[in-house]
Amino acid sequence: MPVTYRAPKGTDDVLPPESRAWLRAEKTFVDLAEVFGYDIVLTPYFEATELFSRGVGEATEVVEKQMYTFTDKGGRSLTLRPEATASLVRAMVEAGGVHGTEKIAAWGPMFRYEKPQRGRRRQFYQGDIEYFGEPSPDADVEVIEFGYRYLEEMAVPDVVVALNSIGDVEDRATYRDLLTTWLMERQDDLSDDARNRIASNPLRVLDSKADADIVAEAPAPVEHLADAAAEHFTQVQRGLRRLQIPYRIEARLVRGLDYYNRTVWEYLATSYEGAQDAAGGGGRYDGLFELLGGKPTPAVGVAMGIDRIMLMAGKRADQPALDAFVVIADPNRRDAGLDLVSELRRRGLRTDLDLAERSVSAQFKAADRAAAAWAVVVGDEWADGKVTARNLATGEQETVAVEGIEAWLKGR
RNA sequence: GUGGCCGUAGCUCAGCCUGGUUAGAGCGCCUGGUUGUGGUCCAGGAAGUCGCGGGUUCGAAUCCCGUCGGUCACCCCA
Repeated sequence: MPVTYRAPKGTDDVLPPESRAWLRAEKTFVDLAEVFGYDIVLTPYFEATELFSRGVGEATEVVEKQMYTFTDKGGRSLTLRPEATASLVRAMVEAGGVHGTEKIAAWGPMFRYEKPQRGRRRQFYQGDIEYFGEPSPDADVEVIEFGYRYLEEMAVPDVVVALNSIGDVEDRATYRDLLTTWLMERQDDLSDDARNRIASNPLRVLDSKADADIVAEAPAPVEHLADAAAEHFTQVQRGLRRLQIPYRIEARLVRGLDYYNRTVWEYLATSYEGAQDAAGGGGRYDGLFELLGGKPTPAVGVAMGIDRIMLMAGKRADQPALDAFVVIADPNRRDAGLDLVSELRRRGLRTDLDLAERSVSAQFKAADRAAAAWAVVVGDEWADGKVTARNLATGEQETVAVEGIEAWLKGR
């Protein structure tokens, strides 16, 4: 059959058995968030376009060319969310703002119009946690630790935290002038992209790979922190050392979203062979609430890239998918078999059967393929109120009473 | 958005350079050997507009162009 319809470019269907691993990834994330004291929040998958253009920043790559923007029938400009933080902050502001502290988690798809490749999809999944209302560097440490623990639980090997501080907004103005001057003096040697960015967003020139040689000599934000930001950064590092979370200072790390200040970081999977080695990233964004119309609220958060983590994670053996597979040996006892399946399911046993009225041999084969623990044969012995239960792993089998079969199976 | 490579059965691929009778393999799937017993083995079988469209040619999976999709790198990011 020729394929008429395909999943849109850069999107994936997640089919069994991989879907089981994805479900596990989500459960692991939500459970860990609860362990850390974060509550799940659900927000829309689309928002007013302006939320992102203002929140994320007009001059960012995301806003300039990666947004899925459309006009609805009411004439509103809406955008499929390219990231979660702006929505989460908006939701909190809309709900009346943060009183004291608020710790929330979110999970779901994000959308960015990019050229797809391995580990970079147009619809991709993130798990986020956000710590609102807490200026302490220990909040940064907690959020960094959360992401690190999640990667541990997901069995992503060789993770290191790439860490930097880009200072506060006020300090950054001074640094920005310094950097702009420095870049202007060398603009003839810079790539076109970098040169164009000097005026709009000079910090982003820092992580340009094309200009890596030149930029390596540039003044780094971390060398020009004001006292408060410098002390904050010192405390973050102290906390990470205390928790023995491996990190390294990455002086050129600036991140692509404009709302960050002070601490920024990414989780790099150093043994992963692929261009997309960042499994997650985060930062502090003390100015975003105000920018989006709320009262000033310190905040720090992280986004974990689930698609990449699934690529990086060690594969785990799948558990048996079924407890019982009912084999109907005598077509005249089909109703009895169907009733037994229903009864076992109501008792909570994962149970299935082959409805195609095939040979017993074929049904056993199906039971085996379904990775069932037991095959339960409904045949002549049904007349005596019995079924034959065969352990598909050991090959041992026994004819037992139908009455109480659920308990019998569970007891094995 | 830029460049390289790729696109043949459900899956992994061979065939393509050097166009030519019914397009192959392994795995998987179905049936039988086993009219009530799977996982091993044996036999048989089903399944392919050779991504799509156009061109060259007597003839195209094979050559050319376009297009869609994948992939790798860049850009950038999760």
